[in-house]
Amino acid sequence: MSAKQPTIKEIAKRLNISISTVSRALHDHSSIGLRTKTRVKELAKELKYEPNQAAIFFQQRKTFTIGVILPFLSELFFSSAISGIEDVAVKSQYTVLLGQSRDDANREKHIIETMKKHRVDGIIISISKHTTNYEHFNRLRQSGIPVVFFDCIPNMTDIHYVACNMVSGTVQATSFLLKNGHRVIGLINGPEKLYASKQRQEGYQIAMSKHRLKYDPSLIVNSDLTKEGSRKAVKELLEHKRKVTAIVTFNDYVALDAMQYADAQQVAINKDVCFVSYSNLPMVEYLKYSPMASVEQNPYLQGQKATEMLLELLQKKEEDQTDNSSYKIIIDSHLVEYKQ
Amino acid sequence: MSAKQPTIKEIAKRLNISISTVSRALHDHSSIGLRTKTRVKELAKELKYEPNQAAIFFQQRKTFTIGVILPFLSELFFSSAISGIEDVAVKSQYTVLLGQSRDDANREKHIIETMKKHRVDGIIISISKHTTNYEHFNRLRQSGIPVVFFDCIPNMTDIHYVACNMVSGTVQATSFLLKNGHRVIGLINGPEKLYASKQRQEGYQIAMSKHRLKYDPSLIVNSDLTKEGSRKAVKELLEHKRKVTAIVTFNDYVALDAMQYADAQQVAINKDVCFVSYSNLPMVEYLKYSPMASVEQNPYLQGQKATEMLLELLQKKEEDQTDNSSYKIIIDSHLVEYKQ
DNA sequence: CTGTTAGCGCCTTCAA
DNA sequence: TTGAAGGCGCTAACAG
Repeated sequence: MSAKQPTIKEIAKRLNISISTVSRALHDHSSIGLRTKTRVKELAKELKYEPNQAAIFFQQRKTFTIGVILPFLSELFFSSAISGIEDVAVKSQYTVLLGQSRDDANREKHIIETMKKHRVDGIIISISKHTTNYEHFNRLRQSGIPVVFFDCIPNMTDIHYVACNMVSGTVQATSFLLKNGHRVIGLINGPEKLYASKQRQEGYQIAMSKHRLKYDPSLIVNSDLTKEGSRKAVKELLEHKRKVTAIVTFNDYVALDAMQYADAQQVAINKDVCFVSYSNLPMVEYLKYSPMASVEQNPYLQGQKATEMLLELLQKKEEDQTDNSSYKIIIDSHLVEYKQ
Repeated sequence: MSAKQPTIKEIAKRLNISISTVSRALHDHSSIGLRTKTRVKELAKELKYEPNQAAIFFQQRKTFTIGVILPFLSELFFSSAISGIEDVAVKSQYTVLLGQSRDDANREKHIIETMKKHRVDGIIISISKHTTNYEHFNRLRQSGIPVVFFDCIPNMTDIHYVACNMVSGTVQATSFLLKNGHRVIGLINGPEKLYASKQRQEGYQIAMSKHRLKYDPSLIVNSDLTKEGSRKAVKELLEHKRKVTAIVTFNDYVALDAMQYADAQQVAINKDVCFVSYSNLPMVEYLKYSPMASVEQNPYLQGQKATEMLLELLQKKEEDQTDNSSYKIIIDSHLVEYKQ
């Protein structure tokens, strides 16, 4: 069955011309006689010739492949992001090599090794929540593989990244609640170490001080982002000595668990306690309870931007422009209010 | 910055030995002196030598890459499937090259071309709903690239595939409703051409005849799987001259839209009309309305099985076992009943 | 306009 | 135990 693929060598032999002539004819090189060109192209079609990219990649030291490493594909944020990545990549003839870290630092490291072996041209990554050692990223830099971080970004200097400014979104979210008369507002944040958590806290504090309210640290609790963690967190807020009337949650998934728990405690969702969240999940319209508003993080756009940035870096690299500046794109998050 | 990667040639030169000796030393070839071996290995480590897989791939005509083509990553079914695929692939040192067809036949074709160019070792694909021309699959076969279909499978002979037996699940789903006393049961099916639709219809008919009820074709309506299509479909059933008391929907997304429409028409969900569906979405617990039961299709398992099958085919191919049999795995679907 | 040659990095006979 | 040489498929100088 699988007859082995024809090569330009084969074509050359059959046509009694040299290999390079065939190569040039196939590439519409200017200095090739029309006659030979047509003959070559016809035979190529007849033989169903297809250039062996593996050989070309090898020869050109370029694979037209970009590695994409994400924690979980099952989260809509990431599947949207990868759509954006893929769209831009495909348009530029690149392909996407995929890896799921599952928020496991070792797995992440292993994936990076594999991608390095596969000689991907560049990498786009949202790092795992448990990655604390950044050595493998440094090694990537040493091997000259450009990396664009997005979403979850390591605390390193001189890196390229696309991020979403969660501060502005959080200010909007908190202000939204303040404008609606709430004064005691809880924040269910993610793990403390996360930059994303710090940003949310910062936004929260900014909004508070803008409204000349003093910041009460006990109103900020952390969830480990598991169902149980979120339930514990909301419990703490509901039992807070001050009467919490509104809660900002780290993301929609946390919000769902928190609201579910609150509901079970006979708390009237968005009446006794109002919820505002992040992610803007499309499932909202079908949900039993949805937050009153959610901060859109534009994952698709982030994916696009990250890819564009990476492609630009690759371009620069090819042109050998030693450019040591680090690229940053900050996308603004914004609040989306839902109709009740 | 990016100093170019060292090669075995480089190592050989520095050590004043031949390239092949280095190659053998690195591979722990039996006939290499311990001294040279250690020297080579040490220098390799020092230089941070890493074999250039692109070269090896080229040389071995194998990329350790499998192409995975799916309609939408954003559907949980597919993101689960790809998790299964990736898990198995990673364990066998393979990498996943990703492509989203977005249910667009042209895009699908284009992706396949790209993957062929990239010389993927094999392909796993759930074909787009709008793919009617199967020529590109035949061409894949001609180029000797093994393909394993899963989920959405083309109507071709002699293909390898992993599928979910939707007939059994549908029989269970319909029987579940019949046992609960329903007699006039509607089916919102997908596009007629789809094999998945045919299977559902078959299961529906089997269940009916098992219960000695006669089959009424007007109770089966089709949705194009858009929100509008599903709303139209459920409208037709709700206005049916016979009083429809239960509806089986093509999948959970269809169910959501159908239930939403029904609710707006003052129909009491799962009281006036009961819903049963497919997919078993994990979001169920947070939904306003959920079907009473859903047919689990085990996407993760399907992904695993498909990958195992593909790896086996690759193995066979390597060992040059000309085996023309076509592999099929049918996974049983089963009904999951939800607590109300 | 076309052919010749060298080489990308690695593995693998064949010789020594 | 080691070295030399060839070749995977293709591109790109360098010659004609």
